[in-house]
Amino acid sequence: MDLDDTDRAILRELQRNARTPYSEIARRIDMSSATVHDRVKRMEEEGVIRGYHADIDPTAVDLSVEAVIGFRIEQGRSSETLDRLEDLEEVQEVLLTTGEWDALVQLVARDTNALRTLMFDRISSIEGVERTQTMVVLGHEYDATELPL
Amino acid sequence: MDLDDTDRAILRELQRNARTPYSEIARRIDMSSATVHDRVKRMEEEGVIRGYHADIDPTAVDLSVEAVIGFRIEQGRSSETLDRLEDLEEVQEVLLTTGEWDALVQLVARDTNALRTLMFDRISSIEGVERTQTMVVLGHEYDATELPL
DNA sequence: AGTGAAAGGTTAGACCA
DNA sequence: TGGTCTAACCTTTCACT
Repeated sequence: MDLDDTDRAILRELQRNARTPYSEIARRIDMSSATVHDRVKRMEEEGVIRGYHADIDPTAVDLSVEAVIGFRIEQGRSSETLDRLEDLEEVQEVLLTTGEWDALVQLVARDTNALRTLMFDRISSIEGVERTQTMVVLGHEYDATELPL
Repeated sequence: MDLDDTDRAILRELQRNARTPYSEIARRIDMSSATVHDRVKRMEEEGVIRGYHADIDPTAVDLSVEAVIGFRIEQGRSSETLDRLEDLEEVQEVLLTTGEWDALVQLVARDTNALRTLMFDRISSIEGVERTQTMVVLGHEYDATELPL
């Protein structure tokens, strides 16, 4: 599962544009496309490449509100409580963190009204939540689409 | 720029797997591949589809530490200050938020030592930062790869 | 807006060095 | 590992609906 420079070069191309043909990647890194193909398959099997996803503008699909919610969760119930959160389709990411919050949850919603319903009806009824703080996202100042390789 | 059900069906497929052949998508949604092609191109041009990215496991590329840092920034200097943050290649996302922090910054680092250097040498020297709080990410409890369409 | 067909390009698998 | 070959498949364009 150790990656060499060729592997990293392939990953760089697929991070930039996951639909780049292997033949094109092969040209750029000066290898045969069979080699690119083999290495991609290997990295997929090893779990280095977890998938390929289209990056969709949320506002284009009527998801214009975003928020990050900090959660303080009662001792010893974090797994049940977090499971409830993951069930919500609006939830995009649940991070376990050190510091002020036990978990940071990033989510999207149709509008502020939908966010309100989500917070007051569907999240507030989850057991084991001690305290939350909602930070509404005013904008994405920067979004990396690639890890530094 | 209004999307119909066919557009959304295509987006769903490309979110799940951005390398799915158009011909395969066409089969699934019962349209010709020429139609899928036309619609994908249209959505790319409209900015609905922002790109296609390989999802790489950070630990596989020696990025084993992750953190979210909350920033309180001095009045009227946010743009210069945020620009400095975006210059750091470890920074993955900069969100402007309401509430306790002006910005939440998500970043990756090789190890805790690299995180320390990043925080104490490269971030602490940025002007306009009033206060920060670092939340180290202990794990990803959940990562959505798709928006709810 | 959607289709079928055709040319050209790409992929995946077997096999070789 | 990396490369070559090849059949099957995919993409893209275009004339037509």
